[in-house]
Amino acid sequence: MGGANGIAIDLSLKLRDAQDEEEQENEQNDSPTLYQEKEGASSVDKSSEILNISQLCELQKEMDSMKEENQALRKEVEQTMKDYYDLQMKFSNLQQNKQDVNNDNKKDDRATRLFLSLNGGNEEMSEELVTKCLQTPKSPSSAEDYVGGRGLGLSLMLKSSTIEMEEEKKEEVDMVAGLTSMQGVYSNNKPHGSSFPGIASHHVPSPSNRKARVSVRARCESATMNDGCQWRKYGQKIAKGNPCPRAYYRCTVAAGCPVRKQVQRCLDDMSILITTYEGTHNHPLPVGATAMAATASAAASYMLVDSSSNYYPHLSDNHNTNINSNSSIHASSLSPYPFPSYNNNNPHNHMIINSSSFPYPSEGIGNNHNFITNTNNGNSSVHHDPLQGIVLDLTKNSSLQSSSSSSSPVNLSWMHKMSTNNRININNDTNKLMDCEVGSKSEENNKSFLLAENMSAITSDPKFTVAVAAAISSLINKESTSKTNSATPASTGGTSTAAATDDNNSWVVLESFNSNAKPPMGQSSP
DNA sequence: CGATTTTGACCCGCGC
DNA sequence: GCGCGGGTCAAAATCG
Repeated sequence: MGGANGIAIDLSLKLRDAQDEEEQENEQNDSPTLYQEKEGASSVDKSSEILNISQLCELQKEMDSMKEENQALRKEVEQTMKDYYDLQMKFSNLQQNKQDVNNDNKKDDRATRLFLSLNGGNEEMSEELVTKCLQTPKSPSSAEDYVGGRGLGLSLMLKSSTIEMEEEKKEEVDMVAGLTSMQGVYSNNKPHGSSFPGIASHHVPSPSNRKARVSVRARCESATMNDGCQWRKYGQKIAKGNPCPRAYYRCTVAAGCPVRKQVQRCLDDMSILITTYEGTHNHPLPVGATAMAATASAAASYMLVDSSSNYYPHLSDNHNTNINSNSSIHASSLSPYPFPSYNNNNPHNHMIINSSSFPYPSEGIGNNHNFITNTNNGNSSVHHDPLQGIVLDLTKNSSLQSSSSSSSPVNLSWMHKMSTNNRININNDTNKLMDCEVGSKSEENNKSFLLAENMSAITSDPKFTVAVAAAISSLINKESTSKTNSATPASTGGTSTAAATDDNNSWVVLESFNSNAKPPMGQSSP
């Protein structure tokens, strides 16, 4: 994964610069002039000597500050690398466990679970949440208590474990990813709801042949979102409960590609486009679809991996934790080539992205279910829908975008971590610069607002959503990619992403805006 | 003229 | 068994 590497490269350059300066300092110390001064050359007058000494002190201070910065950067790099390798190890363990389970008994009631957690709080809490979820799959109250009062953070966690599956007889791999806000009111009314809010323990009561889905919710003016793949529309229907027609597309990148997607406007908010992907690509993804996965996954991984530190515990108090965005991802679980989904032994893999605070029982596109857009709470962005698989929803608007007075600070440890060096720039295609600056300790309110605002800006950026999904899919398919010596083209551009996960029926497709696309469906269709 | 979209018909699963 | 609704097919229409 290039995220840590890339950052390491940047930092190494900086370190090198610092070292160079240090060497220059030493050279200056060894310079003839100074040497002469040390020798007490009588030819140098006192004024120049004082000047040199003052300069020396100045340089010495500068050097010290550089050293300190150097150390901070080194720590940052080390921590990043450590997190990266930890994640790698976790993922490796997961894969190993999965293989073991497959080899040992394919029919037992066990399931290896991969948790991709975009959840709040620190890593320790996240792991505990997962553990608690796995151990006590039916203790929602404890779970709610457990997450109560925590601030929002983002973390990406891979965790594997083998658990007894009480309700399902099929072996499956659940990928649980959640953008969880820790203070929202969880009211998952699903009969097989998660044991606790942050982690979805409910299993998709889907038929064995149902393919995993990933849905992306996005504010999009165009009829469809450009995800880099080619699609042909093969049908349109008026689904019950939503006057907006539902369009059916199939992938035409390669003949016989079974991947389908459904596109429908959200009933509650016509500006929201709900795209649901289903199936597995049988072909290499176009450059445009893989570019972002290749480039952004690293950054997203880095951004998401480490949330172990809670830098702003005070921010979580008495505040809702919102992720604010104009955009939304509606991911679907699916696993396209070049990631060898067909190699997986678990035909019923599906992904579960759950939100601890998604306040309403969400419903999928299909099967007479409609998504409910939570524009009031705005706490969660990702949840799992039993019928849709992953639902990444960043459409929530918050007061931040209309007014700063009632902004809800967020506890984004990862952002703060990124901001350790005061500034992180996230650059996108439009050269939009988002600076994550952290103010002084005495400006906590401003800091909170800045963080929330920055979070809003980041999550509003389609690149962010793409990057998140790309990171997830990239992590998921790392092993698969290496095994197949993936020919995923390394690309520099790309406005959208399609990335893959594993297994027969799992994949992740990422989408971003396409302002040049056709008019929105249901509004002014051609 | 080939590719794509439109749209009514058809198929199939599910619930009653 | 029947009706409903989601999903797909395929011929016609449209587009570039």
